[in-house]
Parts: sequence; C-alpha cells; structure tokens
Amino acid sequence: MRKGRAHCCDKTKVKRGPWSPEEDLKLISFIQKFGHENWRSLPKHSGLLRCGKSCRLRWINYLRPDVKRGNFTAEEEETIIKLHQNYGNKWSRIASQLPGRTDNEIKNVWHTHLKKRPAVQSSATSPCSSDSVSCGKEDNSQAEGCLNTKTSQDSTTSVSSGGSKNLKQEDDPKIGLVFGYREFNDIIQEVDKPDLLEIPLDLDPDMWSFLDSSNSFQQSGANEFRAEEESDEDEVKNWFKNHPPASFAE
DNA sequence: AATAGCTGCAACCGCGTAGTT
DNA sequence: GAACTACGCGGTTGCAGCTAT
Repeated sequence: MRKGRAHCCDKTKVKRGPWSPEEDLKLISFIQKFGHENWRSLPKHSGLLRCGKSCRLRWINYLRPDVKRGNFTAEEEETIIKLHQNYGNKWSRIASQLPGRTDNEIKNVWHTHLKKRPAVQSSATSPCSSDSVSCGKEDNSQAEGCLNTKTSQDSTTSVSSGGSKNLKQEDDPKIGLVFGYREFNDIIQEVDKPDLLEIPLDLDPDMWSFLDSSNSFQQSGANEFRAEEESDEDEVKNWFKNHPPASFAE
C-alpha cells in the first residue's frame, strides 16, 4: 500500500519502557499548556525523550482526565460482553460506549477475565463474535440498544475477579511516588481546563529533588517553547511548595 | 526461604486509513 | 491520482507481583 515507511521515531534516540512520574508530569504539564494537536512534535517540544506514539498512548490510556481507574463493575463487564457480541474485537468502538474506559483496558479485561467465562465462551462461537472482526455491518441500533451504559463512577465498587495483581492507580507504586491517588485523578481532570488547573499532588521527596535540582524542564529541545516551559515549571514548583505532602496524609 | 509458574497490565509494534501536498 | 505524513486501532509482548510447591 505504501512504499516503505519510516518508523515514527528513531528507536535509538527515544526512551522506551515504563513511564516515570517525571515524564508523566512533563506530559501532563505540556498538554495542559499547549494541548496535543500534533503528537509527533509533542515530544520534541515538551522535552520528552519519547516518540509521539508513546506519548499519545500514555495520555489516552493513563493520564487523560476522564480516564476512570479501578476495577470494572459488574455492569461494565456485562456491557463489554454484550458489545463484544455485536462488534467483535472493535475495542475502540466498545470503549466509546464505556465512558472513562480505554480500548486497551477493555481489551486487557476481555482477555484476562471475560473471555474465560463459560457463558462468554459459548457465545463466542456466534458469527459475530470474537476474532471474527469482519462482522461487516455492525448492527448499531441493536448494539446501542443494549448499552444503556450507566457506569458507576465509583471505581472502588469492583466485582471483577481481582486476580493477583490489582495494580490500579491506587496501588501503583510508580504513581504513588508522586501523587496522592485521589488527588492524581483530580489533577488529571483539570488538565483540560487550563484556567482551573490545580495540582493537588502529594509529592514524594524524590520528586522534590527532581524539581529542585534537575533542569529537566529546561532541557527541552525546543527553544521556542523554553521560556513558556520554564514559567510552567515555576508554576508547578510553586504549587508544590504551597501544598506540602503532609496535607494529603491519610 | 527459594523459586518456578501463572496472571494481569502497561507499553510496543505494525498495519490501515484519513488527510495533505 | 500518486506520494507522503500522521493518527488510531488491534494484536502482541515484556515484566512485575502473586501463588503454589
């Protein structure tokens, strides 16, 4: 279809693997300031050593304000099962019916929990089921009809099996390093509202030293953004200084 | 206590497609 | 219409944490 395509970024020059709290902060901070109209150039301007694709994924699956963390409710699981019967592996389509859930998360839940259920397994043999992606014309009316998806906002109301590792945000040590978890959600919800941005963060000592010592923000490769980023950094720093971690003690 | 096996999740990879030149 | 870019999607993988032995 296409004649050779350059990889989206030079693999040797970008960082890969899990995101650090500092990177998350940079990304949130940058998007809050400048938005994300161009993922490809975002890393360069934000000073992140990641490819745009990776930034996009991180934002969509984890940092976006409206991402609902926590285990899936029984209702949500039920909805996923129904939607999967209609749409097959169209995860983004399914995700669009589940506010706050990402396609990646739904896909994971499907593969780890839902598809193992006996009821699901039997229905999976239906013509429009899993892996028969070519459902062709999806019956939207039917699909939408079965989805009066009122998902609970209480992510702690979990019915899902839980498994051995429920490292949702509330348990994620990575995030816990920097943010109080509830506060983390709150921040993220403000990211799309620049004027309202408050960052109720519980700041880990490591993060303090990061902010105080490193020039990580200034190390941004984009000179044209540098001045603005510095003031952005100051904003964030000031906020942190005025909101000592103790204020979020449990 | 050590470790092998299993599970669940975050992140990566490659392809399809829409948009632009 | 061809060539190219960038984005979005779905499949897959790697790894950390948990459990069983």
